[in-house]
Amino acid sequence: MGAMADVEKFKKPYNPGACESALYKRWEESGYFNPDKLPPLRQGSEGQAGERKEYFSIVLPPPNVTGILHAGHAYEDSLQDIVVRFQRMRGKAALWIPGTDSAAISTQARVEKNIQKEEGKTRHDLGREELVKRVYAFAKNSEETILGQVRRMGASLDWSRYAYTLDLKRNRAVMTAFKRMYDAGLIYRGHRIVNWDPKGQTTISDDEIVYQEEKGKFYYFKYGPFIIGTSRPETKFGDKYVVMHPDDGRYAQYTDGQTIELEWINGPITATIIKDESVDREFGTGVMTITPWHSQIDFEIANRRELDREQIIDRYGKLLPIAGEFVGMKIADAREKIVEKLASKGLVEKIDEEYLHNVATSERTGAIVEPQIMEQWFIAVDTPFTIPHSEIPGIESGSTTTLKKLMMAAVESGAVDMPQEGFRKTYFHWIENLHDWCISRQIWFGHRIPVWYRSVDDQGRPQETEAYCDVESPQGEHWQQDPDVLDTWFSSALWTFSTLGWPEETPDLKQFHPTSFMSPAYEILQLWVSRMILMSAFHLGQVPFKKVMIHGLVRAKDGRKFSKSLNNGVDPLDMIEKYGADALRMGLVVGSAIGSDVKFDEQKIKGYKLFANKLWNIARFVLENAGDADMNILYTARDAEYREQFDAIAFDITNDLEEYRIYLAAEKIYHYIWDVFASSLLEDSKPIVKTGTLEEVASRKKLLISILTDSLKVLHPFMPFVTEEIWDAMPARTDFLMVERWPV
RNA sequence: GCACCCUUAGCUCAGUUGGUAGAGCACACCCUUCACACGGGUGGGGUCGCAGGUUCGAGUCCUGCAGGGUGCACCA
Repeated sequence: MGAMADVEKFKKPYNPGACESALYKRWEESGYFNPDKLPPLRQGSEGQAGERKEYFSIVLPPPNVTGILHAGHAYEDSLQDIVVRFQRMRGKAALWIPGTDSAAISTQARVEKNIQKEEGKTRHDLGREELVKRVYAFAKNSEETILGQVRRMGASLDWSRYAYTLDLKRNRAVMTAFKRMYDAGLIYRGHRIVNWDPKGQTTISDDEIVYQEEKGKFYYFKYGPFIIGTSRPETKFGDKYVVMHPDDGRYAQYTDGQTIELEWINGPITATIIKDESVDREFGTGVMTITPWHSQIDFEIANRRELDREQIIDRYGKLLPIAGEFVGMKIADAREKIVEKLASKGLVEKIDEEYLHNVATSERTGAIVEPQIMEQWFIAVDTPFTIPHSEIPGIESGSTTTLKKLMMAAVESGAVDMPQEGFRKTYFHWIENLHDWCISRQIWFGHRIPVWYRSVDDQGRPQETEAYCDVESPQGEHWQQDPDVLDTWFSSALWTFSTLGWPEETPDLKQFHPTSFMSPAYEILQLWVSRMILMSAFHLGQVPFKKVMIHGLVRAKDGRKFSKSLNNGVDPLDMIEKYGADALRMGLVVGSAIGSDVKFDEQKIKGYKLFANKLWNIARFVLENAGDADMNILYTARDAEYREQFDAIAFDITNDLEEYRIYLAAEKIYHYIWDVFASSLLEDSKPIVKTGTLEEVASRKKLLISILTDSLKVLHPFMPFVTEEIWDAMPARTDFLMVERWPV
């Protein structure tokens, strides 16, 4: 009767705080988070004993090294851990790779701010090397925080494979990726219009822009015989082209290329008339002047028509000498003064004070983005190239294709299964509108661009500027490396395979890539998901993951976003303290269809703490009354029915999990345990174990143990801690519940 | 402007391929001796946003409308 002693702990209510950390430690020490160290399969109710032949892998979307766990992570980690634990119990060699991201721009900005505050120095005072050292140290220092918090969620991550986006192996992968794309002609350097963040002093990608609706002024100026509309008078100095639609009847008297003399801000100028179909006849007066240096659309017209372009605003948001008397002024100061001057010359027609426009601001720094023509590095998404190897249906090895086509084919063919129709459409829509991706950033913290230049030869004799791209710096003298670093999403895009050892041909890469599953937030569908598809398609001819389930945001109960300014944040760790990680996981997952937003509801989490305690007491009853069950007897007809009922539900749950209907599966096992196991089976068992016949009692004892055993297994992926803690007391226990076989 | 999503009980949400509605919380009342008061039981409550259509049958498919949200583009 060994069971008697074990029952002691069940006499007190379940206390997650007392169990969870110790359990996690034991799991970690067992090595079972590492698929290489998983025990061989024992005979289950289904499947053969032996080696684990099927592989299953997920990479953790790497949280920011300097960040803390927020509700979104808690939700995302829960989903992934449920899937990984389920697949591990199904007998697969299951791998979940942990990692962190450097989040270069925001991390560097934070460290710079600290240095400014504490030492009154700028990054230029410190120098590149010193600053990078400081940022790196800061990142490393705060790494433990986020990793400890991920552990508290119960995440069964293989820590032996931990990766950091800036570690040596990942650097090697990034350099190699750059080199190969450069050699294929898909990475190029060019003068193009980019989004310049004057505050962060760096370019940012289109996806890092946040548009904010603002009420501002819209000005109408007399420009020779025309009235032109603008919201940005400060860019008008260089405007010597006036553009209208070729079919606009109002301006039929003017011809393309015709020049006119007119009085402008700083005196008389000669303007050239351009007819271009990109002009919207309905907007303003249907006439505009163009500023190619500071506007995407103007830049495109200028390119098409080979027009001159002049820079008006410098990198700090100040006016250049072309502005004459306004030189050196900031945009905000200059604007009104310029308008005043135009007014004094009688050139202001009218001003619309109620004009609504979307101001492009930098997501990270909040600065107003200033488009600029700059020499930057780009990835060409429409340039044809020959793909040496492809496993993507519809793309033959050795065929000519483009990165855009690869991204389309990966999802269209179903190689990346993106079952959510709406998100798939968003994805295609985004790719159709995709421009070349600007990958260079003018900050110091990050992967440096592996290109070197020199304009003299080894002997110091002048020569035409020579560029050299490779993983290692070139031999010879006088080389200088490009000062820019790569967009953080460049390295993130390699994540599924850089974490598996690429560019080396590692066994990990062979076994675990493509990864099996990815569950990102819809916020990063374009930023990350599509770029992972791009990179792994190009470099491996594979998709990065076979299945992607995009999840929603975790919001406050009133539906608003969690934000610092609203001060409505919820700390998941507080919830773990109060109710346990199991309860938090269930509270986030149950009843939240993947893809729609999740409302953070403390009452719901509390409810699952009560459920953990319910299960705890079920275990107590079963162990007290059936701990000595003989498992080699036959069920009575009535008990066989109970067993079949469980099997049917477990089968259903298994299907749900296979199809990633995690929220349904979680709810089903919850209801089974509470409404059937506890309310019906247990109540029904009370009289039987007391007054039943010998046969009835024996059968019922076996049933209770059997149902408890399998309920624990099925619930384990969702609530790993309480199930494992109860498992410790099970009479037949030989190993962790975590590596038991799934009962279907 | 283009696209996508949402609208189901007081609240937060499920409802997998069409077969006449579910959960949690909240609410009302009752119950503490033997798994659990971190409990048990009973109960009230929805013309599934509106209007059409397809179908033997629609919360579920189609069209239109209204409200809410999100993404993308434009903003000269």
